[in-house]
Amino acid sequence: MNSIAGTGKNRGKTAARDESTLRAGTQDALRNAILDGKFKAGQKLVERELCEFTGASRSILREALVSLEAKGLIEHQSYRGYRVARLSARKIVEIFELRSSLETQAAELFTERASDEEIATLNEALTELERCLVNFDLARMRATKERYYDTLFTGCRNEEIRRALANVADRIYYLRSRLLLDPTRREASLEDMRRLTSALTSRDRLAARSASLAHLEAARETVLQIMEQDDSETAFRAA
Amino acid sequence: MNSIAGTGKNRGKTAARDESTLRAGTQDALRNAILDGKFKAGQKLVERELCEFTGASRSILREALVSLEAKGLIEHQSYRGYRVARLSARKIVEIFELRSSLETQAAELFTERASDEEIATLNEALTELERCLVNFDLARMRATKERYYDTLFTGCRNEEIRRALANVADRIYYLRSRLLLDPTRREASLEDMRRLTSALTSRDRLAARSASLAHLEAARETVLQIMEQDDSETAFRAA
DNA sequence: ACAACCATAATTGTATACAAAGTATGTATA
DNA sequence: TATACATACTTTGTATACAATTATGGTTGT
Repeated sequence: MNSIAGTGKNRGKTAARDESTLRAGTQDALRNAILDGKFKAGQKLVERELCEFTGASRSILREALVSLEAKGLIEHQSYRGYRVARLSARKIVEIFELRSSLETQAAELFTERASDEEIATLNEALTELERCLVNFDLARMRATKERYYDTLFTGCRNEEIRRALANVADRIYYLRSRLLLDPTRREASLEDMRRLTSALTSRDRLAARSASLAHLEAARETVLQIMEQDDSETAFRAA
Repeated sequence: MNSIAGTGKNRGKTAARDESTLRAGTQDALRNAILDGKFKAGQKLVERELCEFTGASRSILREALVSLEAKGLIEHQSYRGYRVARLSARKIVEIFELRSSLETQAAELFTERASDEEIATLNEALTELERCLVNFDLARMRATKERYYDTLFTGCRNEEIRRALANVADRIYYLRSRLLLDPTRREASLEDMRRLTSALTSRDRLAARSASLAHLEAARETVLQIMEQDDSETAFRAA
């Protein structure tokens, strides 16, 4: 149970990514716990408990918390501590608006700047996605999708856009698994990505833009539907 | 010289904005020091010296540094500490690409969501800007410009976009004063803003988009010219 | 029963000392 | 000149103490 991020003695060896500093490792451990739903949305994060959980001292833990707050993953109130950030429907709309803006831009830039190798990687990832769909390998599907987008955002040669997108991506991460549960949506999403990939491969800027946009709008609609469902079941909302 | 953010005893009284926590105050003091050029780009930031400068303890200082790093204002290397982030020409292009994407989006959303009061505020700010231009009141011009953009980004009703833009805005802050030094650019910029304001006032989405885009492209060109000048004078570049 | 009130516990905010680990620098030696 | 080593300095991490604020739970008066 203890020493998730490694203690002073064996630090950096327990964590998945061999982070160079304990702070980075602690931060990563907390981030993973949140993304995996181990700490639920709205849950209060008590410093003492997190120290036990991560094995880090309070100073380091607090630094990690500050960083996660800056990324919008947790929220802070003076003398009332941190809680896991909650996603309102409104927030989701905002995030999708930001994504619409930046991802389409990224797609456009990709058509002009990506290397042929990157385009090849994109197509390989797509093929793997199709295999995953047939085999119902959802875990691998998610990993592959990440590889796909990672290539896309690298190929657009803009670290700032990549960074801004990474920040919001973390916050809607847990929704992805929900999206993949719907078989209809799964097939539709793949069709969207086929169109996008094809446009990117032929370096057709306008087509890439519209494909990216269509994909995002469909995803947004599905997410909002899921939210509505959840709200009618367990009724907590933070408008 | 000491106690920029206030010490334990008189905290919150020295700082300009009465920040609720010492950390927020310290962070603000450091941010201002960087934006005002007190700490130059690339300069190494030694913890001990910053403690003396801000009057904060190391715990607080380090938390502030973590937060500033997350905002991209400073950079960190393991066991080598923090330095003020450097802006390469490449980075500036990236930032302007991001702004092009998000600010045009914000302008579009503004036309659909802003209140009439916000539109009025925009027009007031514009009028004040014209007065400033005549009176050569550059300090006030900058403040007014901030009010203008603040209203714009509030009116688009998207905190995520606002936040992403705020992050990059800090990093190119010091370039603004440079921009305002060129009288030709000053007049051209104001003309751009007149067009934008007019489009926003009539809630013409497409016109707002193109006006916003034109403004940004002009600004980018000027910034890059300034960068080139600087490079030929004091030659340090971090491609 | 219920509301206001107070004492106490729990939690967060701040400060500081110290140890461990890595980096940078300078010097001696081959 | 170049390499190895010693040294000082910086960063990183821990432990601890105490202050400030909030949360909790019980008591009292009505």
